Amino acid sequence: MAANLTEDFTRYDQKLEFILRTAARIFAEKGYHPTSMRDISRATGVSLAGLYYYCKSKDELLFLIQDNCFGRVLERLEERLGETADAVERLRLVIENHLSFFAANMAEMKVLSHEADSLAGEMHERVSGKKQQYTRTVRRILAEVQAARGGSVDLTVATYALFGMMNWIYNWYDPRGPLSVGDLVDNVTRLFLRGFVAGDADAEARPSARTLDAERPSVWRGN
Amino acid sequence: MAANLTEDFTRYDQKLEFILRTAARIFAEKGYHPTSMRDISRATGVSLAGLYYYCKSKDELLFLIQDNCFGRVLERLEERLGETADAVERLRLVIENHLSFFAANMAEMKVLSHEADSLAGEMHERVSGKKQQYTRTVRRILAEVQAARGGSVDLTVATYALFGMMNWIYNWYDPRGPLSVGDLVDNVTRLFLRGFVAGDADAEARPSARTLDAERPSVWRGN
DNA sequence: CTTTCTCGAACGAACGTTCGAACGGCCGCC
DNA sequence: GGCGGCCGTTCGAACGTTCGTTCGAGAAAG
Repeated sequence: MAANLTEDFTRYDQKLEFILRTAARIFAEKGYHPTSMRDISRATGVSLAGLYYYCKSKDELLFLIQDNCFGRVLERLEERLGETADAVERLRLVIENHLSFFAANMAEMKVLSHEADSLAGEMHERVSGKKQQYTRTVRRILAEVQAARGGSVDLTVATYALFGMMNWIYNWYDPRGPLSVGDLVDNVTRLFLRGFVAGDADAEARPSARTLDAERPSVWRGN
Repeated sequence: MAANLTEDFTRYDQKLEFILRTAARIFAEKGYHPTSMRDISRATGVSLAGLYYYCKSKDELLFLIQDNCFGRVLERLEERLGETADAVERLRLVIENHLSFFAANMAEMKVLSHEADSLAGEMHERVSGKKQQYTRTVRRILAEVQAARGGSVDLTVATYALFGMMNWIYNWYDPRGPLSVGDLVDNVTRLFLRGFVAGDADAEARPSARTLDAERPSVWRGN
């Protein structure tokens, strides 16, 4: 019954988490709607009826995946944002947090991005609420950057352009490919930051909070 | 029978186009898979069986929408790219073409972006082929820009970041809202171009094709 | 023995698709 | 001019399948 604890002890919780992880993988592979409960049953080894001991409905399965995933992104972000007050540095943290989490949880994040409108009613409201909170946070940080460094790009366009860049990666990026997560973060940060601020030579600065400027090949990785 | 003419004369072609437009709208609203042929029947006023006089299957309906839409984007782009040989100007044309077409055909373009993997087999290949062609074209232009102006952003990241920015707009942009298409294009162009090229003052230039930016002094250093 | 967990079997609903009959305008033939 | 036949078009009704979900019996665990 201790559902929101980070560590699970009971078999129930472990099995539920396993079902959610598996379901997320299949939802990511073939989409939420084309996936049947029988698909999930087959992939998990749990009988069709047995699934309903762990969730009330297929909708709730999607909700649990999205809500839990979004919650972790937000939690990690708030935590890291406490580290610094510098606007540009905070923006870097946003990008680093989002992309490294995305790369480390590709299936869940694809489901979160691609199936945003597949829920309805109260479940949709809950996830939408978290999304709005996230969007507002990022927008506020962008405003701070603009206040500190100037910039002529519309705030709304910039915010959604950033989300577009970041959320599109499930369409092409392979975390196991030649491009490391660090390089990805580095490039996106440079691309966006330099385009967003007024005009600034130091926009080429290194991405990480505490890395020196040496040309380091991507070693580091979040999470 | 004259299927690939731009102008339709027969009743058949007009009605097929009407069905495709309506289907695209509903696919965009509630997604391809959750939409039933009965939904399309209801929205068009054509009986359920009647729809199958105009298409072989629901899949083909989606294919016709995507293929036709993509074809028009590509056609318009190739046409416009003939206007100039300047790399930066060509990049501007790409962005202008993509976004203005997107804004003018929101439903079709959302279906094209969001339902990219909803087709299989040969139909999927056909659309995928056009997408690859489009991607390669844009990537080549970006490489030209980089060759002319410099820039330190990875070409693959830049290409997909640009597509991410542009294709994400169906998640937030309302063509009838306060932000005009021109402003949108203007902002995205500025944001991306300034972030992508090494460092360049004229990145604030006007969006339209023919601007008189002979050569502005390159004030900001690159790298 | 009680509680927690599991599943085969079945339910009604909705799905994509098909079939054969009917419609309406247009042609040539009486 | 009237008429039978043809062809492009339309649709009500139904087919077989798959869907999400439920139920009650039984196994496992404590």
